[in-house]
Amino acid sequence: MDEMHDSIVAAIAEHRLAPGTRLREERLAELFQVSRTQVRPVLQRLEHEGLVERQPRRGAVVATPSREATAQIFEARHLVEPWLVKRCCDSADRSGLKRLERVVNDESHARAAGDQRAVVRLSGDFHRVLAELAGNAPLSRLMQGLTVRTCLAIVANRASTGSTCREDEHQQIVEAIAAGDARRAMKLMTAHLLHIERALDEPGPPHPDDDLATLLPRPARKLQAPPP
Amino acid sequence: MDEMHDSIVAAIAEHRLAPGTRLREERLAELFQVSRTQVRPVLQRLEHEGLVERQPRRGAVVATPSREATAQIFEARHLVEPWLVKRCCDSADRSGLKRLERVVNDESHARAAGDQRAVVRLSGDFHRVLAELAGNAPLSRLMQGLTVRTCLAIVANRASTGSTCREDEHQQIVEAIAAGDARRAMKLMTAHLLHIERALDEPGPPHPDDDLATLLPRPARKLQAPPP
DNA sequence: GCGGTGCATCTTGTACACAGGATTGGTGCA
DNA sequence: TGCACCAATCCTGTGTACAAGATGCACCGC
Repeated sequence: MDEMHDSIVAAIAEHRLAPGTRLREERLAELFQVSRTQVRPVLQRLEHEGLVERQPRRGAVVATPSREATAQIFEARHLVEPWLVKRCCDSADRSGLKRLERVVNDESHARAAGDQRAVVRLSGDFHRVLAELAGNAPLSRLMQGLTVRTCLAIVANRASTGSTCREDEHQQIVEAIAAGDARRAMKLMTAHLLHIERALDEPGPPHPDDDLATLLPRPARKLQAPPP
Repeated sequence: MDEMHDSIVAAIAEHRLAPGTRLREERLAELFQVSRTQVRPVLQRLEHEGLVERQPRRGAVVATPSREATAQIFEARHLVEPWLVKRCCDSADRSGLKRLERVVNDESHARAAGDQRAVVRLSGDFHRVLAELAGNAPLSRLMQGLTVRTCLAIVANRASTGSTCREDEHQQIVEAIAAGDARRAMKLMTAHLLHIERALDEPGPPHPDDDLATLLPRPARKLQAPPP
């Protein structure tokens, strides 16, 4: 059931599924019109990817990266991503660059249109496509997990999504890659990661719907979109 | 069933389970005295770790890393492991160093005793402990997979295990870490990886039991030790 | 003798039912 | 009024049974 997996990952990447949300097997089963049997491997996979946490007899919840875990995620990204852009500079083909440019373009349009969900998803896609283009499967897999977990860390830290993704940094990185300027591309990537990380440390302004209903303990949010 | 997982991983790390070996669910179930239900998540996890390959309706076999995959594994290790030793240099505590030294010692003893299985297992343990000491969970996880897959690559390439692990390289790396000499430790690690990788390209001398029976297609090897 | 087809067997995929632990709500007692 | 205990319910863990696909073998035709 790859469809279910991708659907849940996308929901996390778009900040629709918040950290701490319970994922009940039967609920997922009926949502995706399958039996519980098919749900369990998906949850196991998500657990392995660090996206959900499971406790025996207590079910699965969307992971809430601790401060420590978040630091480690960024530590790993600081090591891997500059290397990825360097690889892309060395071996980027036309079609790969085109893919990157399209993602950056879409992101820019989404930003202009105010579609925040698309922005965060495409922002992550940028890093995932980059990892794919570098042509190293183990590192690409690692990055797939790290980027989505970064989304969780952002939400868990209540950072304003606006402040976490600067307008044109992705654009600049793509340009550096296209120019074959590895040094500059790596520097830009390192700076970009630092900006994201720093934004995490300074929680953004309270969100518009930041009221008691969201702050107080309450029954776990359902998978469906919350009522308007 | 962590026990089953660790047992299979250990068997792969010690070159007891060869690439291509079929892992039938029912067989594993009876070996570990559990039902198939418990076997399936373990196989799924092993698949996710890149240690077994599964095809729909065709079951699981121990993975056989392709030349391409092997290159990517080493590429990733070349990026990550020097960073790991650097981290260890910066933040190594007494107990961590002790752990490393014990592994190296055990490895040396096993080598002296001619216990090849223990040598390859401990040789891998060295890298895994190193990754753990660096204190980064995502990278440690990655290395856990990469080291065991390296074992598979060695067997798949029929490299002589003797030539893949030089006597005292681990020892020297530990000494450099103990001395806090990050530069030297990183250099040693890079050289060490190059040596392993190079040994892979030059297949070792034919193994003693390297006869038709092992070379020709035949029924998949059973999990139990082959009859003497 | 060789190749192809059909059958038997084996193995995985899936559903379902039941058991056991966890949580929640209610009730009774201090 | 507050706390503790108990019961009902919910949810996950696990085994088992059945279905469906793949493999291997044998038989038949050319």
